[in-house]
Amino acid sequence: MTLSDIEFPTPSEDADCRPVREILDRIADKWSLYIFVALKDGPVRFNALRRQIDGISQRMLTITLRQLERDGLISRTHFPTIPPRVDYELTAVGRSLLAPVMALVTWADSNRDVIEQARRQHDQTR
Amino acid sequence: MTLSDIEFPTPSEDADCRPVREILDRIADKWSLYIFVALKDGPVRFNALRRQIDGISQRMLTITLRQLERDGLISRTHFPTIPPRVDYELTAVGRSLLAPVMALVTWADSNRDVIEQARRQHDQTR
DNA sequence: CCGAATCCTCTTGGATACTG
DNA sequence: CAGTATCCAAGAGGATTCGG
Repeated sequence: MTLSDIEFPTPSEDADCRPVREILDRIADKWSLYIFVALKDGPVRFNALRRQIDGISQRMLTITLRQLERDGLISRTHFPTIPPRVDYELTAVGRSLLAPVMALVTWADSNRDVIEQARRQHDQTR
Repeated sequence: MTLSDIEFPTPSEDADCRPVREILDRIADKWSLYIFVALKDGPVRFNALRRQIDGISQRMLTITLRQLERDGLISRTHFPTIPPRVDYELTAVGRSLLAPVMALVTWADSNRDVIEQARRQHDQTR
């Protein structure tokens, strides 16, 4: 499949399009991207994730991890030690998503100056 | 720059990281992605965009277009005809973002079956 | 046709306190 | 350490109405 095969919604393809939107909406929520990046080098424990992702609350970390687990993108390993330990890790499918995600992150990093300048220019023009 | 150069937040890099997050949050909002895809083949008029992006309200289309314009990712051309006509188009910077975005869309399209199966399996297990 | 403005709803998400 | 439960505020976003 090539990029040009992906056509958004001529009405007839609309039904096919919905699952894709569901997936994109999940990926594009507030925290999923950052969890992905945080897990890119291997398993990470719950509180380590929490420290690594600046500003995320315990609640949202839990919720987002559960959703990603449900989608089969990350796996959860519970060690019944005392104190308990839980590792989160990308699955094979999750790792296959890492390339596009990192491409986005790389783009954002490369273009932040351009964008900030565009904003300043826009704000002072009006 | 390679992918491995992008490290998320060792505390010392935290300040550098914030602009990147701002940009990602913009890209990853509910509608920006779809506007990008809709504009990938050239200029599109306001109401054509509205029809093309299923479910978007006039309000959110306007707001999202304004934000993307402020970031220098799309341009707006107003033809003072009657009735008026306004074309939206990706800028050069915007087009450079198209590749990573389409990679994501392609991934979502290729993996929707896998994800839906993972969801069903997860939901029936518990 | 292309919006701006208002109103109102519902989701998102933070703060806090409590369990195993 | 790794959660769960509850409460509450802020903002996203839809519906509708009006203007150029």
